[in-house]
Amino acid sequence: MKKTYNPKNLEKKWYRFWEKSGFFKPTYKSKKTFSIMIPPPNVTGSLHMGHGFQNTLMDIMTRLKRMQQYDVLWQVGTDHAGIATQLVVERKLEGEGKTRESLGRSKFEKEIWKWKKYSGNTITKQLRRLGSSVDWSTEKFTMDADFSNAVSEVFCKLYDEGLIYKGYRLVNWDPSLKTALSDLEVSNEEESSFIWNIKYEHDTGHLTVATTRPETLLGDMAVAVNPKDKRYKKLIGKTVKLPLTDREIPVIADDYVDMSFGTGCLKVTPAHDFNDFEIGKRHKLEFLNILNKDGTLNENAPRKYQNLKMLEARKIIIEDLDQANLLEGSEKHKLAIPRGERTGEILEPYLTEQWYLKTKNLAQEASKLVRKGKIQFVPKNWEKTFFNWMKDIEDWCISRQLWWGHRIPAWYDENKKVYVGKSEAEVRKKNKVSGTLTRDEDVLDTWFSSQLWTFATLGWPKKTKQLTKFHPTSILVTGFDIIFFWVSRMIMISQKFLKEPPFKKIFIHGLVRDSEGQKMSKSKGNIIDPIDVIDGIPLKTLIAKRTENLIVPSLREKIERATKKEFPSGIPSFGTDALRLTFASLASGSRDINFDVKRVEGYRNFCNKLWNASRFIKLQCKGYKKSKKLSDDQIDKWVRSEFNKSLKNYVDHIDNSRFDLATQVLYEFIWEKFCDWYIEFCKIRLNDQSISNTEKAQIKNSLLDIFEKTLKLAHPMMPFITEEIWQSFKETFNAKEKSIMVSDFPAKYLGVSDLKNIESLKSVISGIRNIRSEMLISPKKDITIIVEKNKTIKNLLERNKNYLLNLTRVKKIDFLDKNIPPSAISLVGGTKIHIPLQGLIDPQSEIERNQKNLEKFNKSLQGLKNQLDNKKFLLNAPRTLIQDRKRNLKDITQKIITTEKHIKTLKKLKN
RNA sequence: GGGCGACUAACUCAAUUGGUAGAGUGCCACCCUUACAAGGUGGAAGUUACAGGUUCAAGUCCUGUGUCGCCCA
Repeated sequence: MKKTYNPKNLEKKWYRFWEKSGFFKPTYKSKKTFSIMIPPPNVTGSLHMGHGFQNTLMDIMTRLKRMQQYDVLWQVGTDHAGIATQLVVERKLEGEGKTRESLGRSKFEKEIWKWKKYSGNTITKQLRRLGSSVDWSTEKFTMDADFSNAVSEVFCKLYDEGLIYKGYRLVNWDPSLKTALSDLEVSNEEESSFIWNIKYEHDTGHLTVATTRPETLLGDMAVAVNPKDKRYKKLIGKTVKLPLTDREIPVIADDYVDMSFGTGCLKVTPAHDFNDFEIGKRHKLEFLNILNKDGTLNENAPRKYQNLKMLEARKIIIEDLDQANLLEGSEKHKLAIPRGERTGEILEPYLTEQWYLKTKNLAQEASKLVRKGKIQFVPKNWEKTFFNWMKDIEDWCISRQLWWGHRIPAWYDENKKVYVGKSEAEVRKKNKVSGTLTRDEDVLDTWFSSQLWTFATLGWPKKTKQLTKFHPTSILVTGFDIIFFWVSRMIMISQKFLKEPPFKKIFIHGLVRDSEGQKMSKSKGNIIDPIDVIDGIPLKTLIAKRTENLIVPSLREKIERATKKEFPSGIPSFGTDALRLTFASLASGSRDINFDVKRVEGYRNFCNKLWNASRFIKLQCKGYKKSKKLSDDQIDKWVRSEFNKSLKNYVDHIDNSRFDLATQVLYEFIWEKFCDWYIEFCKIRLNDQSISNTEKAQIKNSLLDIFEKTLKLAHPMMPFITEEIWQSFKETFNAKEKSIMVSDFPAKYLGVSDLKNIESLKSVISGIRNIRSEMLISPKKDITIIVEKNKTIKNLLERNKNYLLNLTRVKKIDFLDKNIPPSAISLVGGTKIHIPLQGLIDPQSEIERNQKNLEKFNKSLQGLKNQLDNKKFLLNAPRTLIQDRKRNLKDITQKIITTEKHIKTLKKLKN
């Protein structure tokens, strides 16, 4: 074994071994089940820190449950991600001088499949690097035939029930993609612009209309004022001349108008503004569409402006208004601009016919599930976000004018009559149609299909054994950013079609940000690729990676500087296990996760610690094979009792999704209990000539036994290193299983109780070490200690003399009551441990050390006194607490007396 | 405008139903002791953003203020 742990190579090796051996598949042997669905990543995407984080947590649970003999399914797969994928392929075609229109729909679809095949497995390959123990044999893609079938099934049933309908109304339109988007795909960001005051003339003068979108005036159908507004009362019912056109439009009264905003006159453009649309409906105005699908002005605009983009038109219209003396000026104004989430394009409210899903009732049912506790949010406060969204939910626009996705299963005859069914044949048969049928051109919103993820992956609508066994799934792990998009829709649709929740628990985790809390993004140049943390990356490559294909090239220098500062020598290779531990340690339930590479280093060191512990054990147990008889020495009992405590806490924390606490428990057990003390104790015993070989064999058995259990304990968190070590110990452990990952999770040790005497022994050792270190006694120097005649301590120390000698270099222990020479002292419980000064220690520094301690003692004494002198405290506080405090008071008082006396003696000695 | 969250050691984060603040990294001192210098031993470091309140007791509960962030309109 190498002196330092080197994860390279061995990780891939073990992953291949697990996968080939079929360990990731469910066994169908156990009644206890655990199932979890991967939130399907975008098929052409690549792994980012969020994925790494999320999959680590899922893998920890999955591996633990598997070892606890649950029948485990971790369903894996990818999402076709309509818009994102189409965009990528269009951009690629653009490079070849082609467009999707020039190719035509079917060729374009082929291009996407080609692309999917080429790049689509990047992310699944990367998942393997994380160690994710997903069942690859049932991998799903949302565009797979059976999945598509499930999508159609759902669509048709919802349509038949009248929950899906076609509606002609305003949608959020992305002119660059030429598709409708749902409300959720719109991001409103405040941007600075202007507000323009425009004159609308009438017989006796003019009105002034304030608007942020002057170009839409071409579609104005009225000017609205508040009926209470005295300024305009006379004009209601009259008409005004619409500037730049030859149209006259009415002045109408509507309560919606805010008298105090602008001039109190509102131009009404029913076909291009959501509020105006409502006003238009109320006043039966015409809906004049002035836009083409690509966002340019259409034939309903005056010829001059036709085919101009909105922003170009705005410029010219402002000029023209100014020329015509119809512009009364403008002022700066901040307003929310709706932009497409994916494209960043300004969205236009646009009148089209789309498919909608009625959501009110579905949402109510879904809320009920959560309210009843059938689904549990962790942390609980996310329920609130969920309920708010469910309360205000609007019908969902599910059609998209894209070429990549599930084609809507609807056909039209020559009279545009619509028929919905799973196939053309079915439609014809059911409706007895024989003429020409044309299929709907549109596809479904990606989330419409991914909402079926928990059950369509299991074979629904067929009643498969997977479905019966693994649905509802045990837990969903996902980020809060898609509670609306995905989580709530899964709940609605699963309840609707399966009459059960899609999952029993939902763990909402935070967003992974950089160490300064900034969102990781290409443009900020602060992205960390999890694979780079695993494998390491030189500074040069990292900078190159972060600055290639920048949209704003001027950022290059800034990014380069920041990267150099944060990673002066790149990122070293830390290995997967270290990264996983880091992710786990950050999973505390907070909503921002600031990822600091420094923490990975700490866990890399931890891996190395475990590695070296195993090297030590290997050295000791060379050629040895474990047998059953364990040593029942107090040391062994002590470590078993520590193990039991850690085991329980660890499992509890994982079950409660507190991976951070679980990590800490594991870390502390391995490092502080197992390595710092137990191994040290074992080392001394195994080197002790006075201990018989039979006894040593039992010690080895104990050591090996707890070591194997410890590896198993750690396996869910750090699968690779534990497998590597376990395999190399397989013979020594006398283990039968093929892999640690399919072995039994350890049960607690029986017949161990808390062992206080070992804690006392540790205190004596620490006390002596403290004096040695503070008094600058060379570690090589042998010392003598003197202990007062106290039976318990005497027994303890006599029995463990060997440990003292080795761990503190105490050569000799004297037990005396009188004639103790001037010494430095350490207080263990009520007993003083003396280290004679003679030639070793300067009395003055011993005085100072004790004065420092005294200060601390006095401080806590004061606190305790304050409490115990307070009658109300004695009256109200729990009795155990009072007893605790009283004991503390007694102890501390004793310590103070002893220390003061000690200082006095030393001072006398000095004089 | 409505809602949610964060603020704890220099940095990244913890702190169970309120019971007197802990890790890792970094820092200081000593030590290359044959598992481990990616290490050992010991140590320093906090007015828990601020101001009030409730309570015997507040990082934790309540009210307000500040700073930062997110979501919705």
